[in-house]
Amino acid sequence: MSESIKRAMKISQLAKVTNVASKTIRYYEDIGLLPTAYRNDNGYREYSASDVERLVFIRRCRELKIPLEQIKTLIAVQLDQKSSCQEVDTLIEQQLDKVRKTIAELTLLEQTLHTLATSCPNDRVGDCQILKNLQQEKIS
Amino acid sequence: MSESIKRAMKISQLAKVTNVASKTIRYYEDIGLLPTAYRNDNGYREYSASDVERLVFIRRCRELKIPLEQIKTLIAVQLDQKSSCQEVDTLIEQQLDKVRKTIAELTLLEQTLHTLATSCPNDRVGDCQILKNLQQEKIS
DNA sequence: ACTTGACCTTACTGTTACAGGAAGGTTTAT
DNA sequence: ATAAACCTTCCTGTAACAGTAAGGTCAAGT
Repeated sequence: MSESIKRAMKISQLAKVTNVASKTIRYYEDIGLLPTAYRNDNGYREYSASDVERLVFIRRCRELKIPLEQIKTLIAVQLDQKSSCQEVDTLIEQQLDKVRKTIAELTLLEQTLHTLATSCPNDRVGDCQILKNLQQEKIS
Repeated sequence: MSESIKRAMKISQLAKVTNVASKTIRYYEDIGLLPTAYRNDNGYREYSASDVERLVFIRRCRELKIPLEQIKTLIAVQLDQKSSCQEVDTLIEQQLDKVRKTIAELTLLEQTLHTLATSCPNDRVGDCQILKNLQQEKIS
């Protein structure tokens, strides 16, 4: 009775231990990211330890901004013991590339916005250098 | 006759000179970012030089990732000659802040992904360190 | 006159990863 | 008995468009 091993828990329990909203858990089941949950007599979903593991895995992937579709792939690879983890490598590399590209883009953007933000010493809209700059094709 | 000043142009012309898709132009009109276009006899939209200016302004703002709702605000300020450009300043500053925060987040993400990407020397999924790491609450 | 191709129109669907809310059933505590 | 706190499904909304369908228009060529 004093055991902390939960053999079955309801959705809000799972939500709490994994830090994923109940709403999101149902959504993941809808799109097939989580297996169809077992239902008890009253129709409530019931979860076990393996669901916790799976969901923590998904949450970690989401923290890394890995799209749900790719998480599906990762789970499939994971379940297929005879597959190589080359696919996992590649996927993570691609994700890293994407993040780096986005950082590069945003860094340029930051420059432009900074230039823009410091370009207007005026007070009246008619003279606003920011607005004038935005009217040009490129910011000089 | 040899004047290059277009008094009227159709949507695909406007699209070409501003580098904004026709589809997008119609969408902007739908949501009230562009004024309701004048229609000629056959029901086609007709545009003039001021529409070009407006649309270039919007496109520049979008390049800076300013949300459409905020672009609406900028245009309103712009049209109200008695307003101060303080609001413009603030908006650009906020946008800059947002970009900087995103860069900071993505830089952390990059670190984590890099650590993860280089963590697995194995070939078989069963031993894959990446997958094991993703199963943990935090990556060590 | 007729057809072909390049335009134009509206309207509906799909994208991503959920969040909010309605309407109703169940369980638990007082 | 009743109220709080759960659970369920289903529908809508988000941001900023892109794709597609179904149909009208216009200019050029045969």
